[in-house]
Amino acid sequence: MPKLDESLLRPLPPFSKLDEGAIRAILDQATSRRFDKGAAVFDEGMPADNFYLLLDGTIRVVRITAEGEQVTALHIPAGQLFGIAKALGRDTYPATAIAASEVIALSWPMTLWQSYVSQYDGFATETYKIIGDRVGEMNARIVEMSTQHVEQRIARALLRLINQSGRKVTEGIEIGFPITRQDVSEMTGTTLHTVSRLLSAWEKDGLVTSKRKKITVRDPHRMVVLSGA
Amino acid sequence: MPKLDESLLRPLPPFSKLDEGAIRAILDQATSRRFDKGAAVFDEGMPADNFYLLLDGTIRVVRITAEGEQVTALHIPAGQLFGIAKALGRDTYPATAIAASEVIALSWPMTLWQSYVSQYDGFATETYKIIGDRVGEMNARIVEMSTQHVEQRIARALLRLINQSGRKVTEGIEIGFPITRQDVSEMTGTTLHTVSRLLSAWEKDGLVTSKRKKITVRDPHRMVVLSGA
DNA sequence: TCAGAAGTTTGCGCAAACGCAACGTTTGCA
DNA sequence: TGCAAACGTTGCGTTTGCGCAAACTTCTGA
Repeated sequence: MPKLDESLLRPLPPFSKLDEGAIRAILDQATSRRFDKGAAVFDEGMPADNFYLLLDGTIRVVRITAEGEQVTALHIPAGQLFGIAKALGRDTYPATAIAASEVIALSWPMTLWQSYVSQYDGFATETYKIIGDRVGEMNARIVEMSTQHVEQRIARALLRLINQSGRKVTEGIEIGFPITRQDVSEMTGTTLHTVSRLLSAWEKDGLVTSKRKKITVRDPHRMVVLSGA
Repeated sequence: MPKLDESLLRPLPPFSKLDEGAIRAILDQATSRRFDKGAAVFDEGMPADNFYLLLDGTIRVVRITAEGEQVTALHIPAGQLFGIAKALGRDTYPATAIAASEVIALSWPMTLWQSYVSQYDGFATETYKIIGDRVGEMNARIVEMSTQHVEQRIARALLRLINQSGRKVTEGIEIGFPITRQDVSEMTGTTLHTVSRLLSAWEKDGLVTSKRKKITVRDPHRMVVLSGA
């Protein structure tokens, strides 16, 4: 296990209210792991025996339908806990977590969860805030899917991605990990064809630039307008 | 406040692990309230100063878009807690709760939440299981909306409703509270026209019977098939 | 009891988005 | 270096489900 600095965890929500000793103790029980792009950190339905903290990279949380189609439920940006099934009373992971880029994560055996929750005071509260945020996000997704057209949904998806893991570059803001049209279509409930067409149109319009597995939003403000406020 | 029997709460998840004294104590702090059909128990964005336990009736949890369209996020069946914003670190209600039928609910000031969680052991865990279930339901909704056609979505919505609050009658299973085509369309992200057409077709087919504000599924099994397993 | 509100049905035309198919381009690996 | 796999583009026909409109039925309350 590499040497880990507690200053790494200090600013992150679940630890923000803990003292140095507590963080040190938690950190000592963690294992650092690396996952290649495309690798599954855990699979839907498997026993939830670890929980994770994403140090670097992005995680794509997907569910697979009976027909084998993938649906992306959520993206997890660096700095967040994930795989915290126990917090919701689950014994198995409710979805599959895939590394959208190369990923570094800390992992703890799930058996420690209970003790962290009872031992460290802010831990539970801060965790449930994260879950609250995710519930809010999911709710927003449902509303979108119910009322918005494909164009607006894709615009929102891109905005959400640049909010979470956008990088400022000279031409605008680019999404911080490799992403295909297929990926975007799985986030928005469309087909890769529709996404491709739309991105082409937007590119002609100067709204975005896109290379293979890379999308850069040149005009975020116009994108917000397009997304329907 | 009417006289309440603790045998009322005993079998419900959040209380199932508590002893009689604890239940009695919690019950003594509750206020019983009645809401007319269509009344809002609380509104999105308002300070979350009470949480509720639904004793009788059904609650419809809705969000309203910027354009004024309603989207139904969830239905809450009798026996469940709702309005538990604090559990997710919120200070305001994230959605509006409307009585789908006449409703009886117990309410507690949100200030008691913290003390129940810390004082009674099973309370938190059981509550988070409920939230876990709801997250799972929302996830399923997102997957559906992404991959299924209107017909399958409506079939699923009806199945979900009869699972939660179905009543066996001679012709089949009927939904236990008044529900309009508009309501169904708001649950499935369609229009009342499409729902009406579909129900008419199904009725001709012998799959359902429907009167004004009432839907009865005659052949649940065929409905499951239609819903796409 | 009767007027109007609320809920439902149905027809028709149309647009959004899908499905299929074929072809172009980049990348990684043998 | 060259080939196969992965990724992306684009055209065309088709379908689903929406939008609008009009008429009908059931319920409610003055």
